[in-house]
Amino acid sequence: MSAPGATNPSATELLCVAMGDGNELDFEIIELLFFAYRDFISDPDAILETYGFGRAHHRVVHFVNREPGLTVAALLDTLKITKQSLARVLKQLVEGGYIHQVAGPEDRRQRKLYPTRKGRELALALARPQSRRIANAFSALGESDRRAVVQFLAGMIDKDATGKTDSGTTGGAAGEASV
Amino acid sequence: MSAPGATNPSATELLCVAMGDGNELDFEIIELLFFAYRDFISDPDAILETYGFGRAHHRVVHFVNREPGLTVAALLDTLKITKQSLARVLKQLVEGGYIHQVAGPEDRRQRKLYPTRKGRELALALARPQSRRIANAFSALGESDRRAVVQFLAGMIDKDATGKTDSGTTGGAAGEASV
DNA sequence: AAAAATATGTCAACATAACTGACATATTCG
DNA sequence: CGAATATGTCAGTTATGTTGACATATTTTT
Repeated sequence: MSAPGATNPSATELLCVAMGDGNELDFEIIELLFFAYRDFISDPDAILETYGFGRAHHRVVHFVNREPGLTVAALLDTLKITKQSLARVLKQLVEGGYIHQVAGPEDRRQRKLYPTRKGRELALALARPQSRRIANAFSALGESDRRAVVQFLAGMIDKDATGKTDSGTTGGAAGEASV
Repeated sequence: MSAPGATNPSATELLCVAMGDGNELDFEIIELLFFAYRDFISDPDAILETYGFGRAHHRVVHFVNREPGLTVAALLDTLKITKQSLARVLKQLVEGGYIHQVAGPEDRRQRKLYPTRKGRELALALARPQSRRIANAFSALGESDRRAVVQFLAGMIDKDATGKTDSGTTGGAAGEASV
């Protein structure tokens, strides 16, 4: 284990005071968001595991159910991932009978995505515990406080409409989030 | 492209109505949390990329700075990941001179983690844009509304102390404390 | 009608960050 | 001493993201 008891070079300047003392930065909210989100996605994660699915499937099934007839391009734009990333999970969901693809009526190049009954049920099953958690967190709050929460969350979201969809070959940044 | 125009079996029952219509589930907050969190972490992500680091490094450097002297076990419990997962990023942070390990004064098996000046600066640089985003979202809210947001986020967090720490072979004792 | 652009799909290779399992080592405790 | 604990590490797997290159169907433009 290479005895790091000796690894304290008195010249290296170790900081022993907690970050946040005398600082203006909002560490409280930063950490609350981290823990809240972590637990928020833990509910559907447990359900997904029984299906052999992951968070990526959750996001796809969620948005397709929220907006049936969504095109692949629109979904890519919402999720901000590459089509290659989407392809893998979408294929599984289509083959598993959760989602169907239908050629666009106007533009037949498009693939419009629709949930099946089974897909709708999965999406609802995943949303239920999350909704329950939200209701629980809301239970102590009044109507005006709840509106404040909505306003706050909306204010945290980037407004710039830098849709990125896909580009030529592909396109991408970096990300992983989760619903 | 295997013309899926014919893949609409009229017996498969596709749902064309958006999930959420006439439903009690709180889809608005579910989606706000998704987008808010995604954008919230996009800020530090961009900075981390210039260091060749990822989100895992962010979390480690953050909590070590927030609680200097944290032991490895405590950090694992906070992050709820395995020691093998932590090992990789912690090693890079130690070798890069962002974090130092010091044998515990009482229990010399422990490795207490301290940020260096460099590590503190990284943590602050990562927290800054997040704090700015929060301040921006808060700017329209009054003191009582801000308290409501804190209360809401806290209410979203699991209170049960079912830590999971490790599993491998080692210290996976039964009962653990929590954050 | 031919050419270009668009929407989608797909193959291949790779990176990150999580996981499990097994084992090593130092230290503390009974 | 021997068991438990705290940490580290090797090896292999999985999930999800990435880039690059190319194929195919369809629509739009010239």
